[in-house]
Amino acid sequence: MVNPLVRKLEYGARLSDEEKGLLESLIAGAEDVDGHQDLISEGDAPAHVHVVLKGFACRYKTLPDGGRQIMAWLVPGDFCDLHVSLLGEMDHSISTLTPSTIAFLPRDRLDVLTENRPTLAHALWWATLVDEAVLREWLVTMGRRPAHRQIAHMFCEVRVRLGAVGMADDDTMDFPLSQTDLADSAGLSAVHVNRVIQQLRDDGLISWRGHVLKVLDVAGLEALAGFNPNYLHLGGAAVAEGARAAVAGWR
Amino acid sequence: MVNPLVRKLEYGARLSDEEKGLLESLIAGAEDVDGHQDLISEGDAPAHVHVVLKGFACRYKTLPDGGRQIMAWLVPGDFCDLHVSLLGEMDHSISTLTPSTIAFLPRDRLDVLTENRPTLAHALWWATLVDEAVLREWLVTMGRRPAHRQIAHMFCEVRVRLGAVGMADDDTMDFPLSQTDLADSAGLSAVHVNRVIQQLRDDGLISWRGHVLKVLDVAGLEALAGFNPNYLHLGGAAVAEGARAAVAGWR
DNA sequence: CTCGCAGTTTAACCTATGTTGGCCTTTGAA
DNA sequence: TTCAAAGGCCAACATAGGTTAAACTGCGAG
Repeated sequence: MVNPLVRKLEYGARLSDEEKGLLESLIAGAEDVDGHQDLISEGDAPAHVHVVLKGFACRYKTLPDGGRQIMAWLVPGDFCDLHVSLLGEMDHSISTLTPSTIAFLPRDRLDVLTENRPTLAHALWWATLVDEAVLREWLVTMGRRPAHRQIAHMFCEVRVRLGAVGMADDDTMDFPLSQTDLADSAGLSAVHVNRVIQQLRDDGLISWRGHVLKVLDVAGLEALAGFNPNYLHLGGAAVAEGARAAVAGWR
Repeated sequence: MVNPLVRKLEYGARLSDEEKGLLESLIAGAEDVDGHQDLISEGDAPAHVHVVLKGFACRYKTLPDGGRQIMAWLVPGDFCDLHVSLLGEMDHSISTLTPSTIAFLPRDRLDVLTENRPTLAHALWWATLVDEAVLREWLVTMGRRPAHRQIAHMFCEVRVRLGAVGMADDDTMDFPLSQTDLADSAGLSAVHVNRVIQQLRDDGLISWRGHVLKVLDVAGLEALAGFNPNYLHLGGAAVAEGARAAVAGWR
């Protein structure tokens, strides 16, 4: 299987075989990590760049009262801390949600790569900007969609994102979060998430047992969520090429 | 007065006098724009880069049911669409909230600048990453803070952000949003925002009449909000220098 | 000066979601 | 095979915040 990082970045730029090879070699030294392990903590200035290759990780913050808000899911192909580190000090933490395989890239090797490979540099910034777009959509979702539409929206999104890296065949995917994790992502209580999930099941929209999520009625779920995938910017490298032509000085 | 763009970017990189001059000349052709005017709409691929010099603008999305969610406030010194356009097509809209002065930068001039001026390029990416950090904090705030803490948090943030560009002397600032705008930003109803505001006034934390917001009790408001300004990354260019040294290949 | 509009304030009522606490099921370790 | 822990489920109850609608205020246009 082509590795998910390459698959994802191909949506952001037209990569040559050589560039794909460079990416492959970069993530060669991946490690398995248990679930619920912090990879980076708020206040750190991390030495490595992390890429998720298997499993789920997340960005989160903890509030004074102990509450946790998950701000992003990091799925295979996603960087955890690619450019954030430009800010000096992390303003949030990153941890695995499930047992995962994580690549630890030495930052200096990545730097050399981006200096010499503008297309790769472009792809990496594209990935960061997509992260931001997802964040914006989550904000909209939390602010203006009722709980059932919100959860439906998150399922729609994860289906597309996992599908984009070849991990959602037949609308079925490994979705290993607990309902509590989902609640911390949605800004809801675990009890209410449970109510909503059961409603979605009763309506024949999804099935979710163990770690397997299956979207039974894609159109129905997307209609409920008001889902428009444009913000994921998966139109493909052709679209990105157009943008690149329009923007000469992106590196 | 030094223009707000330069003031802001100096937090992101140590700019030479020449670089500051370049920025100044870049925004020379600013225009006045009425309130509630779209600068860019979802679906556009904008030709200019916009910078707010005076007034307030915002990023927002509109939902099928007509609801509006504001995802960011754009205050003097902020770019509206600096790097987003790398994604090809806007996934959200940008409009003024009040009569504003907006600089329209020709993208190619900006491109030339960033190609030849790594420090400037760094400062611009820094600004984009700070935008993302603010977005993350808004998400936390919406998900896990009750309404009064949330509104308090927004006031704390705007006080620091306006202060950073010299527009909040003595904890007093021009804050020209309506309560409805605030509600659309917070994901609350206008009625409830009104309730909360009055509570904050009664508690002696703020005064807000006309367009003038005054934070009467900074410590009290920040304690209520659980405000920690680290996510604004205004530690200054010294901090950014450190990050820059650690990250050779950021341009 | 006054008219009209946009924004604010109030009140009454409603509902989505939170909380608590208990029980049930699954899983994996011993 | 059993047990403990984690996660899922459920019901009763509490409340933060939404909705509607009406009055009030201040301000800008004419």
